[in-house]
Amino acid sequence: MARYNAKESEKHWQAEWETRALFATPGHSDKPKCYVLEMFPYPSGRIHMGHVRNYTMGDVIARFRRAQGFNVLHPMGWDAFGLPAENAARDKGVSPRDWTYENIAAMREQLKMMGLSLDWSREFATCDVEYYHQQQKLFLDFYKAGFVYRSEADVNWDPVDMTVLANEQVIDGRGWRSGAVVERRKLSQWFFKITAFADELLAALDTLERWPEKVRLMQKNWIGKSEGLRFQFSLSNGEKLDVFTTRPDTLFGASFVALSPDHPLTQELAKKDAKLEAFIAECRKTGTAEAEIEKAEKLGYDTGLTAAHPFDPDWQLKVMVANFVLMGYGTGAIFGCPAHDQRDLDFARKYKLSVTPVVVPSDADPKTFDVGKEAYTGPGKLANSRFLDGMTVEQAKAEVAARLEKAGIGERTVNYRLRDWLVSRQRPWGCPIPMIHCEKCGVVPVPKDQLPVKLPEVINFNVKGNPLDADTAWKTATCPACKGHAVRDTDTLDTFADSSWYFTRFTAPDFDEPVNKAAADYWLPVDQYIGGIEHAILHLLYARYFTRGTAKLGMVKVSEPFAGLFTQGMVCHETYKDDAGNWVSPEEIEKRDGKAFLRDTGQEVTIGASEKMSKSKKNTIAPETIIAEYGADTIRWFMLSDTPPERDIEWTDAGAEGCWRFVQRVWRLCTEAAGLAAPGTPVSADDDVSKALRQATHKAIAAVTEHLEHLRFNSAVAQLYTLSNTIGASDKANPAARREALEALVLLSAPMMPHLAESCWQALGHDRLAAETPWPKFDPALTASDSVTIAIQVNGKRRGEITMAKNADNKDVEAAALADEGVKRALDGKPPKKVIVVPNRIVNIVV
RNA sequence: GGCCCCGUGGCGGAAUUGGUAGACGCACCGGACUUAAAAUCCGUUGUUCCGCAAGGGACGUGACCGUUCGAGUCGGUCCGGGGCCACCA
Repeated sequence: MARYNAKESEKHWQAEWETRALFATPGHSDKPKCYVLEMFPYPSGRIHMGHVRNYTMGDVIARFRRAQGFNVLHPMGWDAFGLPAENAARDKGVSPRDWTYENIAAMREQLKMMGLSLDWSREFATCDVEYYHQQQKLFLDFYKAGFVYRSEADVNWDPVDMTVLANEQVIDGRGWRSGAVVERRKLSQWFFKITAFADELLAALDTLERWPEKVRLMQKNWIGKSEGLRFQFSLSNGEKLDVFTTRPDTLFGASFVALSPDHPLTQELAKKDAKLEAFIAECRKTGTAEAEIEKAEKLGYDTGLTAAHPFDPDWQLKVMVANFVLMGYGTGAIFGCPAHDQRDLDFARKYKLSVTPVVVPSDADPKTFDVGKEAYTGPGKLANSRFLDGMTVEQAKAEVAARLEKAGIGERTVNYRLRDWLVSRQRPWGCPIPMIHCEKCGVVPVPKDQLPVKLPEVINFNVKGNPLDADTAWKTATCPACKGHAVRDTDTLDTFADSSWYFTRFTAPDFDEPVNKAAADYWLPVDQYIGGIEHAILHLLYARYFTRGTAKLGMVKVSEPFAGLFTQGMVCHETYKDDAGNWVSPEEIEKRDGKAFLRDTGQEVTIGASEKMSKSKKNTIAPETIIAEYGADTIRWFMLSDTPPERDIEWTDAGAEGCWRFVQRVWRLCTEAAGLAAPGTPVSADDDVSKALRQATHKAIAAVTEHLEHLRFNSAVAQLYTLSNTIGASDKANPAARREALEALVLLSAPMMPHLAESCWQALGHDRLAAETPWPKFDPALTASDSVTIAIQVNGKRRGEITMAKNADNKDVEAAALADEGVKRALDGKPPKKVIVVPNRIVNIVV
């Protein structure tokens, strides 16, 4: 029999599946539903190994569930708005639309070569007019419901490109494209009021049982709930000042009050105080980069004002402006308690402010306790605190809160680190925000019957700033309210908005409203979502928020979009560098004896660490090259083998060859097996070889099923290797047992190597496709053997083993154990003190 | 600085949840087939010691300590690697 021809076979079966529309999901079905989704790709133009890994895993689950009898939804689409298209447009003079759709066409072909069981009839791109049309409706619904608001905010402004930049696009304080120093600028921007859902989003994390603990924790930290007290100081100029603290118990340790440089009061004072204005400017120079903050010195400026201690009007605290107080958290003002906060301590030492410990550890003497250079943040008893003395931290917190609440100048509050989501982008390749600005009427939503607000056919990039803003014809609009002259909002929505509801849209992609409730309620939540850990916070949090928003509006039933989440690891490869220190790609090298040499010159190159595949390190492997060489099944099998799916996997040529060998091996087993029983022949096993083979078969079915249920692809793969080894060694088994084993091998590997499975299934004489064949069932009676091997330990060390009938009497087991030669030798005639028998497992003899 | 995760052969990694550590794959080595190679098949492979051999002993899951008849698994301390957040009051 000829070798397996992956190239021909794969093309053939892909066409066959398509002709039969096997993976188009019916709207209604009596079967239980299962929605399997992988994070949709950005259409960069070609798929990379990360996509291959991601979509292979999703496909295995989809095919596995389908075989198990689920009604499976497994769609694919394109996260198609965003900067790369604009950059390509600028650099190559093409339209971002053409560039994007050409990329989509190219990537669609590549994905199809992988043999994924996708329902392509539901495909859409977020840059499709129809998609962003629906998204604009959704935006207006959110606006109407009060989920969207417009506000002035500090943003990263690139003065050369004349645009706002995302935080990630600011590198060392400079715009990543222009290299210009980024300014902070106050601009009117649109926000989604995600903070209104902060508590829900936090609380519901506990219900997401099939999410990685790590992701839930990251979201929890990001939301950053802290409970504390907000209270008022009366200032010497007669004004009131709100501060937030999580440590009201340390109020008698206060030695100053500090304002953020951006605090309204600071701004007001600066108008009459040039030195303060200069100080504020100085503070702004410090970037937000981690390294800078690390080194940044605490800076302060004495405003000359004082604040009265809330429990003692005669106790006046200096009001300082301090660079370490952030306007974006709490109230932008704090009281400083140096003894119990490191930042306050650094500040107090520098400006010679008092340091009074008020919480003293239980093993220290309150009279002599000194914090030195490190603030004490641990537990203890209150001291130097008048009526709080002797209390625990918790008691004191409650007491202070109660007293200030009673006095009407304080209130227990909850503060979140989470900020509202700024969604305005001064970018032309995005979903236009459907709003109109009228001089008379202010901000007016575009009426729904005037939607969509379409992007212009031609976007001119030869302008400074946002091309939409420069496009007068596009920008000009009629005010829907007064019919007067008005202009459109020229900002587009953050592309994270596009990806925040696409999974809902997949449930009814052609519906003429954003959401078809019946379809959404049937399919949602997504049963298994798969993607990279890099989306642990942003995308997954936004999607959760959007779903809650749509649920509040009655558009969907569920409030959590993803019941199961899996975050897969990255794909890595060795790195190579030549003598000059330049990265060298794997294609340029040749390996001999564990060393690497340039293919052209024979010069040796240094082998570096295995790192995430990236263009910059030149350590990428193109999936299409591998598919062309070995076929899709081999690359799929590799992605699932050996390494657990959540960990980083290293691509190696040797590993790929190993996978290719296995493909051939399975093919050979199926095609070279002479004298198999006819399909459907009842299986019986009288001889030992056949019995053992049947047992191996049914054990494999049970194990592979179990492993796939839990996404342990690597363990499922190992089981299939074991089964194929057993089959290879069982040619003396009877024809029906061998058929049973081979059919199990084929069907169990079908989700992972679907094309090979079809070819083998056909070779085994079946007319129906493997993809249409139900998942094999195992007979529990056959997975168990009637005898067990029991290890014998003496004092915890293994000294022998015995084979016993299953569930043999403990006394018999003990007797057999004591009779074992190795055990006798180890006992050396000494009588056992105690014998522990764990049925069917182990015996431990203690002497 | 805070929070979290992970350390098992030459490598990727298994190990019913406290019960035979190293399944399975890669690599290596030996053998078969072949004129030869490729392909394929069979076998060996944690370290170390004793033995001509059959076989047997000791050590072994980052380190140390503890709990237990029994620890890769549970607890403590430390070492090493990684992640997320971070002047968040």
